[in-house]
Amino acid sequence: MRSVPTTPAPEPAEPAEPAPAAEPRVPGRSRARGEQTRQLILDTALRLFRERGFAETTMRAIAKEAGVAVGNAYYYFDSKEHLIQGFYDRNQAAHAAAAAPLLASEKDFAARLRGVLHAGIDVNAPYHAFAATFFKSAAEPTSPLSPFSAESSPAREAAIAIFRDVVEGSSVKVDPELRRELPELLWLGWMGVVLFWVYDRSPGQRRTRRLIDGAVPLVDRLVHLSRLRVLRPALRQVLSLLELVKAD
Amino acid sequence: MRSVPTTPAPEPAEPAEPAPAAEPRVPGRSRARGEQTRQLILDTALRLFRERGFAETTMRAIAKEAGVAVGNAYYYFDSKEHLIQGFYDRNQAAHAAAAAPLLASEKDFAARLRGVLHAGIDVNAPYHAFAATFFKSAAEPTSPLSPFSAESSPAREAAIAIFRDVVEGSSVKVDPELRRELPELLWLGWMGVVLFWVYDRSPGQRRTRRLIDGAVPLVDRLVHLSRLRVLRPALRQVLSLLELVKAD
DNA sequence: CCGCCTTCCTGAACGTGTTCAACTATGACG
DNA sequence: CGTCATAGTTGAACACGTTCAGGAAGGCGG
Repeated sequence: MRSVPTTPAPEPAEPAEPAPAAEPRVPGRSRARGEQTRQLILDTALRLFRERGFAETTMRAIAKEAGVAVGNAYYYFDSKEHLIQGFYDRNQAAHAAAAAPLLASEKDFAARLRGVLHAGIDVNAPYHAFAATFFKSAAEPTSPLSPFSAESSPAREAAIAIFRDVVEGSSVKVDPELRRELPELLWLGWMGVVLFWVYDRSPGQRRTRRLIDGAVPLVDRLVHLSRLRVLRPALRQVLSLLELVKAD
Repeated sequence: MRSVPTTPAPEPAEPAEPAPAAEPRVPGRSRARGEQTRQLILDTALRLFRERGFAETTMRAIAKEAGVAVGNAYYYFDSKEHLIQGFYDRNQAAHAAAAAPLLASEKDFAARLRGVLHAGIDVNAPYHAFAATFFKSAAEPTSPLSPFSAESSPAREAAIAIFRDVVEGSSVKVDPELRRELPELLWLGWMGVVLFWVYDRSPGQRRTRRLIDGAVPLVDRLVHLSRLRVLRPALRQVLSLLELVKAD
């Protein structure tokens, strides 16, 4: 033990930390005492998921490895599946970061799209085995992990923003009405690629790479064709169907 | 009594059953003694799934309701999720049956497709709440319940057969190469509709109905456009991408 | 120093899906 | 009828995710 036990030390008793810096220090919720524990649990969980797989990692193992009680994990995370949301957010940020350099330099639409898609697969590649299992959770419509859920809304918006950048930062000429819908459509296509990737059991997931390389020129061609007069009605039909289906 | 007890009776000794009729009677696996139990368990399970939901129905409840031990259910079904395969098969057959009358009379491609899609939703409608949960299982790529798995291959082939009928029984004129691939493509589209339906929380799943009504004319138009010269290269591109992606 | 509140943390206990060694029924063979 | 193998059946036991009543920690007002 250190210092006097009889008097309340006037200093906040910060032992030897390198200054907590810009911590807002909310009255009710004081400093990030537990935030550290939260991160510890999350880090441990994601590491074990990667090492052993999702189903094979028990909550007891996570708690033991992190040096806390099993109930403590449930103080910070509602369920085992909620631990995945952390993975989700991290990879979303990593995807944006990985795509940034290309989006800053390249101007060609197809090249931008292709780069973003491959970057997304690159970022997720280490987690392919794990993703297949966790996808099970994300697929349930009622789950907060669903990419369409309200809880995922921030992550979804961030993802769509990448594709908005793909479109708006490019020199491509598109039908203006399509241009407005394109980012969301591309994101939906990206979800399809992810779905394919999750199911892709080929070595190194090369089928997914092929799919991207084959689909991008196709999308590029279709986007260019969108200004063709013969296809006007068909395009209108597609767009109005989108509206119809999104409503309610 | 009749005949000598010391000699093996020449007749096979069939007590008092009302003639088992055309039962093949395989040597190793004799009559369907346990097949009855199997059906009892499956019926009970599906009923409880419908009444209470999938997650809320415990294996113990199924066993108790069926009047058997819990272990007995596992003698016939590898897991709780495997009970779903039964649901899967039954609805597949119901879909084919529901679509049959229309496919026998209607000749117009769009009408045939539309009818088949709506029939599929009709058949599955009573199970919408339950399907959302069970979809979680089907989504896992490694699961035998996945529509792409080897175990689901018979059901998948049967489903594709419906769409082959849609194409071949219609008077539509299509690019011959596309015509060959069309059934599988339509099945894939149907999987997409099901995916949408599972996520559809609108009252009566009317958004799914709208999607079908909107998408069918679109597909019809695209199929007709497939013979247009300007679109030949694009079509070739789509088809070769399909080949590329299906390989390995 | 003393209560007192909130945040943080604990581990036993509950209900679940699943397994398994043991038991019973059934029919085939001599 | 006796014997034996196989199909069918049992329920206790296991490991898991999750819950919960309660305890510790750390500040805050007196």
